[in-house]
Amino acid sequence: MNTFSEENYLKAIFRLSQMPDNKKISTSAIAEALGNNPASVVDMIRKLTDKQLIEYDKKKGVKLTTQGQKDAIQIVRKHRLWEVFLLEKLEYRWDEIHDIAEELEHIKYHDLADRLEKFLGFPEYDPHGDPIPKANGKMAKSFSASLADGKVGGSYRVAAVRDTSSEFLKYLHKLEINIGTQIKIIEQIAFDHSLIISIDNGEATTVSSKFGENILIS
Amino acid sequence: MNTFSEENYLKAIFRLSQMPDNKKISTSAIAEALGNNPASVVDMIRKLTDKQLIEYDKKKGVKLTTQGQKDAIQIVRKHRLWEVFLLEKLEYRWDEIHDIAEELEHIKYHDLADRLEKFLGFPEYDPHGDPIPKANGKMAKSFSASLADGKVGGSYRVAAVRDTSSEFLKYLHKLEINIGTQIKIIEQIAFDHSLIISIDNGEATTVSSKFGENILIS
DNA sequence: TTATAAAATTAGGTTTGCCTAATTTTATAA
DNA sequence: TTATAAAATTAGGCAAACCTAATTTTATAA
Ligand SMILES: [Mn+2]
Ligand SMILES: [Mn+2]
Ligand SMILES: [Mn+2]
Ligand SMILES: [Mn+2]
Repeated sequence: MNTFSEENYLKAIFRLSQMPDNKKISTSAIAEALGNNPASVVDMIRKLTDKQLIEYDKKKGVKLTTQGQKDAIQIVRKHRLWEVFLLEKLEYRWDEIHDIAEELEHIKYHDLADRLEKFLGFPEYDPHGDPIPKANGKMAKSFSASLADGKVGGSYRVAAVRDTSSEFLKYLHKLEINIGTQIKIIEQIAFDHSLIISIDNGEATTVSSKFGENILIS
Repeated sequence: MNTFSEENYLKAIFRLSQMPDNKKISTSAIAEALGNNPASVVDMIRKLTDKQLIEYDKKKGVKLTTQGQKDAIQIVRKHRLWEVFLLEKLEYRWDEIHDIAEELEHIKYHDLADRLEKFLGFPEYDPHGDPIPKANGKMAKSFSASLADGKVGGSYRVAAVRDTSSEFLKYLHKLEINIGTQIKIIEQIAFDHSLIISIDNGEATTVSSKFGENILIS
């Protein structure tokens, strides 16, 4: 079994490997993702390599092995299931659940994820719109098109959020944007790509391009 | 905040302090309770003393301070609430829940215990019959009379189990004994205090004195 | 009381997962 | 190409939470 820390590394590496940009997963990228020092990452790369959960090539960076990928997906599965639990059953707000799930995801016990999944009614997506892996590791593809890619005049359904920080989620909360909300792009400012949008047919609101990039649409 | 390990020590000390026998809480008793080496316990006694969570007197042993007691009770509260969740919502058997709760109890987040308690409908007792402390730290008294103290001919309701090991609970499961089961003492064997009992008016079964001591009745 | 056993403590060590500072390697830009 | 910057690694260290082995203290029993 893997330690809490090993699991957090596997999950971070998995997340980086899912990025659309397809950049190599470097020591510094992992350090950045976890808020650790690169020197610490070097230690852990060695450890996970010994455990055959990753492969490391200074040219190509870090890659999960089949086993490493499996392990990572099981943690993601638990993370997302617990998030559903926290939101739907314990009535936490969606900007609060991530941190708690960050701890709950590490709890290991036979069947725990499966029972939780059943109890929650086999949810397909977590509260941030991310697909929940099934017990066999299969998962739907994440949404990847962002509002920033949308056309002026187009109307889109919020399917997921790319950034799950509580700052961003609180901002969405303030704008009354949730998964399922309909957003129409009224105008795009040429200068800085800011978007003027209408939320659920409400009045025009201006948001930054960074904002638009972090809203995923379906 | 306290670490996982500190919390486990606090909980063990709390449990020892609740024992009816009123023995002093010694280094070796704590070591025994946690399965650790006495030398390690000495380290931790020092640490918890520095943190003012316990007081240590080589004559009188370890005692929780007011703060230490408060902290310990909050962990016990979470432990027992999670046990209810695991049994009632995830449908684990009562011999499985303890180990999982042993991990869940350490998860810290604002309101978590309170939300869980509300979600579960404010249960008074955990699945082993132990009282669940309220948010303010108040808790009902534990059951203390055991079946071994019962009279021949008497009929008693199983209120709690003293031993919560999976071995004991599996044995109870096999005998179809649960919280609420009615047990009649048909005879007590003078030789070794074995008990001949009838479970829910079923046929006579013989159990050991050790067994009788671990069934608490109301 | 004194010998013996048990309990507590000390001394020193290990593993895990971090860190800083220094150094080496690799990339990039003039 | 060579200087500079960035990235990766090494070296050494630290705190937490354990451990074993040795020693000291305390209890108990002859
Ligand atoms: Mn985590
Ligand atoms: Mn999520
Ligand atoms: Mn525990
Ligand atoms: Mn219990």
